[in-house]
Amino acid sequence: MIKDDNILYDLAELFKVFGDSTRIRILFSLFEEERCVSDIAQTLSLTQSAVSHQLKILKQSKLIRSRRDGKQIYYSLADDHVRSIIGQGLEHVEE
Amino acid sequence: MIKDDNILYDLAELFKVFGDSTRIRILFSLFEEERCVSDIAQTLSLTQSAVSHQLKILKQSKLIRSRRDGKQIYYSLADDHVRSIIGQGLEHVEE
DNA sequence: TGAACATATGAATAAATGCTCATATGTTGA
DNA sequence: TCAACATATGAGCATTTATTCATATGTTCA
Repeated sequence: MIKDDNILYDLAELFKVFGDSTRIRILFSLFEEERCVSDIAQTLSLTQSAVSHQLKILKQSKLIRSRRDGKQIYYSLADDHVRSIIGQGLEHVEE
Repeated sequence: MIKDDNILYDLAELFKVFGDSTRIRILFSLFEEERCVSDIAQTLSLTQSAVSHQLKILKQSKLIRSRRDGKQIYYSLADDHVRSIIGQGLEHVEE
C-alpha cells in the first residue's frame, strides 16, 4: 500500500484532532445523542468558550455537524467514521 | 457506552501519537516490512536523531516493537491494531 | 425595540512538543 | 582492545496549541 505524503499529512492532521482529551470527551458526549454547547460545557465541567473553540475545530475537521434550534445550537457526530475510529482506538487502549 | 475519563485520556494520548506526520510516515514505512533506523531515516529524509526520538515514542505507546540484529535495530509494527486504526483514518481522509 | 440568553471569536498567555546538536551507549571485526 | 559504525539520549530552541478573558454576534420574547 503506497500513500502520497499529502494524504499521510492529512491523516496526521485528522488524528491530531482526536489527540486531545477535551475533544475526545466532547466527541464521546455526542455518541448517544446531539447536545447543545451549554449542555456539553456543563456535563464536562468546561467553560462555554473552551467548548466553542474545540467545537469549531471538530466541525472544521468534519467530525461533527450542527443545527440551530432557537437560541441553541445542537451538535452531533458527523458520521459513523468517527465512531469507528474511536472504537478502534479503544480496542487498543483497553487491552 | 459509558467510558471512564481515564480511558478517554489514554485514548487521546494514543491518537496524539498518530497525530504527527513524521510518526505517521514512520509507521507507514513499516506497513510492509521491518526496517532499521538508518533505513527509515534515509527513506523519509529525516535525521537519525529525529527518527530515534520518534521511534522511542512509538515504542512506549506499544505501536512498534524492535529486535536487534548485530549493529542495527529493526523496528516493526506491534500488531494489526495499528493497521486498523490507520485504515479507519484513511477511509475518512480519502473521501 | 431592547433586555436576556446562547454561542462565537480574537488576543494573550502558558504549556507541550518536535527538531537539532552534541555526545553517550552498544556492537562488530581486525 | 580499539576504531568504525548504528542507535539512543539529553539539553536547548522554536513552534504549536489549549485555555482564559473580554467582547461580538445571533436569537427570542415581552
